[in-house]
Amino acid sequence: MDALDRRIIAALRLNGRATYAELGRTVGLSASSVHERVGKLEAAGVITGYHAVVDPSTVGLGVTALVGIQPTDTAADDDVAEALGSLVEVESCYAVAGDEAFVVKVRVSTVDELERTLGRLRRIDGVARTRTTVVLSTRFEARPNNEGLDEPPEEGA
Amino acid sequence: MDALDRRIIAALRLNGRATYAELGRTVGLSASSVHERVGKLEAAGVITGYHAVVDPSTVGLGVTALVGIQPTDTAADDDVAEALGSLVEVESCYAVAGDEAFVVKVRVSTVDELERTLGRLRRIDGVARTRTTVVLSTRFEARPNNEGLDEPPEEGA
DNA sequence: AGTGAAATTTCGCGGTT
DNA sequence: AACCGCGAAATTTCACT
Repeated sequence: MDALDRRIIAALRLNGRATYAELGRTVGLSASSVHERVGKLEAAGVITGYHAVVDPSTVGLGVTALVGIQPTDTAADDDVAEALGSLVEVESCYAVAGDEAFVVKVRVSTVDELERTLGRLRRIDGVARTRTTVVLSTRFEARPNNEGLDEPPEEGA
Repeated sequence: MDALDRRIIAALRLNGRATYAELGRTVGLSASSVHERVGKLEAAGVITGYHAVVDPSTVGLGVTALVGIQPTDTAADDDVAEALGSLVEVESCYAVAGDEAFVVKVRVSTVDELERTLGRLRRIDGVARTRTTVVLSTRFEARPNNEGLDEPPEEGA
């Protein structure tokens, strides 16, 4: 992984549909070289996928909440995590330090639906209590933290 | 927005680099129709972008934390949010209900760097206190919640 | 890493229902 | 309105140097 790879990654984080030709122009490489590098980055597990991002409110998911999951004394973390994963409303799941086992991000259509989802969460075996933080607005999300890899390409060659 | 649009969106959430031809085969439409629909979805702000997802640990960002931001009495939320956004380590920022104004997700290389980042957060004007939850493992993240739009295409035509 | 070439895709446009 | 086919330009994706 060199500086060129990092520049390619940065560009693909900004625009996941950038063409190889376009990326090549950005970093100063031929399309086929970019193609090869990207293939290696994917194979190495550096790039794990490409996803369209959808405005949740436009698809009827206007309510977001962060929910801390307090486990019972006897809970098996992996089983709880799996059960959390089986709920489509649970978008992300982090195992955390502290007296909560997990923090999950939940996305639903209405507060009514949020209430129902919290019920489902509490009914999971191994879940003792939930602590819900309602999101009022998402200021920014999943922002690419491009560790200073945004210098323009060289020209002299 | 009809069922076809939702199917296209679902497919693009799974694979943001799917070609229009491929999407057309998936949903049973011509490439040009898909092209037109996707263009409209983008223009309507339903699809807000396409991003490559990178395994953070492979790019030296192995430490994740969720940080609650307690504001001072006189804090201006928008100013605080903007200041949070100026830190590259802050990947997401949610304004929340409760006695914390924001919850942010922070991604850094080491716990040392986390400590420095928390210092930067506390030094922001309008920030009274921070409450940090260290992420031990990410079980899943940014999972596409495809509201049951995954039926296969029809064949009889 | 680059070149070259064939297969594929993009994307605007006209025509159809 | 939405869909499709057409076709030129661009891109992808190889094998090869």
